[in-house]
Amino acid sequence: MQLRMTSQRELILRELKKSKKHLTADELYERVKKLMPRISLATVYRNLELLSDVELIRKLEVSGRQKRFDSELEDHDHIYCVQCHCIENLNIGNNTVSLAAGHMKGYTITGRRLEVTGICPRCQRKQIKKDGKHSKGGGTVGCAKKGVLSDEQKEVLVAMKNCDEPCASKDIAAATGLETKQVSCRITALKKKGYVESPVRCKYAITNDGITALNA
Amino acid sequence: MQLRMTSQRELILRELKKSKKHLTADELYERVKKLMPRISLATVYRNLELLSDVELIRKLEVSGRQKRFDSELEDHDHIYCVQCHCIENLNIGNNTVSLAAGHMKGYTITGRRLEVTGICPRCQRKQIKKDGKHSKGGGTVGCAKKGVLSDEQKEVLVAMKNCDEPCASKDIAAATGLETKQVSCRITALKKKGYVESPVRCKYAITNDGITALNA
DNA sequence: TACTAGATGATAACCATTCGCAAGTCAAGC
DNA sequence: GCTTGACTTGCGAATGGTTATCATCTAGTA
Ligand SMILES: [Mn+2]
Ligand SMILES: [Mn+2]
Ligand SMILES: [Zn+2]
Ligand SMILES: [Zn+2]
Repeated sequence: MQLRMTSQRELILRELKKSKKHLTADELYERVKKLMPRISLATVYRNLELLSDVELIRKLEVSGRQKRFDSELEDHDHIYCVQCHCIENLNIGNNTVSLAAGHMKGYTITGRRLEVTGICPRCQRKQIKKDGKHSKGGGTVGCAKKGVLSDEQKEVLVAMKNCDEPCASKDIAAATGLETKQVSCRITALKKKGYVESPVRCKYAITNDGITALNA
Repeated sequence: MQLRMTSQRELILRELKKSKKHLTADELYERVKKLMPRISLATVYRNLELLSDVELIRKLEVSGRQKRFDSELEDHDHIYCVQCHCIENLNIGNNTVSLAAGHMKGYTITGRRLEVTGICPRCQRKQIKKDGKHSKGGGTVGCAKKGVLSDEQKEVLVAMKNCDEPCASKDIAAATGLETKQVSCRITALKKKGYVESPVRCKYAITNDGITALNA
């Protein structure tokens, strides 16, 4: 089977080259759609796969993350930020990873991929700024969590908002008529989302983010 | 928040250690279920994630595949077979990939992942055997494709089976009352699955695999 | 010019993984 | 000892990126 260079295929390839970034299929889809409004996402996926099969582009895949595509064919590696998940090229020189192409444990080597992970300069700055203000705020720095509120969670959050000061789950239970266990469980979920904080053990208060989320 | 060593958690850790393999969450679930039948898959996922957070195990993210987990904590890399997708440990010595832990393009390095891919000895042997018998049979060596047949595909396949010799899509169209276009499209799909072959251009025949699939 | 392999758009299916909830468990504090 | 609630679990539904299917188009080729 041979590939035809269709207009969509060509456009996809051209736009990926033009961007010079490591785009995901849907990011590229958004760009391409502006120039060819009727193109379908499936076509973008299909062609990115096909184009990387014939090595006109390269596919970057990490388990559990979206695939990205790279129009740069020259051999190079990548560095990923563990916080914002941005990707940059990395040229460490192929002498550093010298895998004497050929055999290894009886394997015929077909390729290698080096992936360095770290915290990018941007995220480092963010971290410092955050630490300066208040040393709260766990892991998620650049990675905007979803933060959708279920009706059950809203119920608890509203009750908490009506408290003037930090309250125990028992108080929330009384206010809502729910069982304490349920309340406690929901608070845990809300805390993970950053909508609730615990100024002292067993006392909870709604955060500013929590109020924003309620209004949204 | 601190981790409690629950019985499920302990079992998951123990079974992973015992297997000495690089298991996926569901593979491990199957093993654990034998000893604790009521455990849930979500618990396995949850705990594998948690355990790797606290570095009691390691998470292996392989390009485009299911996550795997490794109880071996010592620093080592892995080699993957591109055909059967098996994984083996690889000790290349940490001098080979020397990333002068510290800074790189302004990043604070937190880790690195080296993925060496190749064809494992087993698959090499299979390949040779296969090539010896008949040089047919495309890519898929160890990776059993799904091969589910839709009713539409079955219709075409049955018609093709009733032909004594290779037939054109036009013949199938006549036999089934379908349009030639539809037939040709379905044949393409069937060919990709290995259920149809084309001895000569524009002539098709059902394969043995195709017959097996029909009976199944 | 007729034929059909290959491509497309639309949409459904897939499937590994995660989330939400209610109920359970157990260490810490009264 | 008893209460409390943070941490867990099982179940089941949801998620979301990716692929598959199918009818229809399109463009090489004979
Ligand atoms: Mn790149
Ligand atoms: Mn290992
Ligand atoms: Zn970053
Ligand atoms: Zn193999």
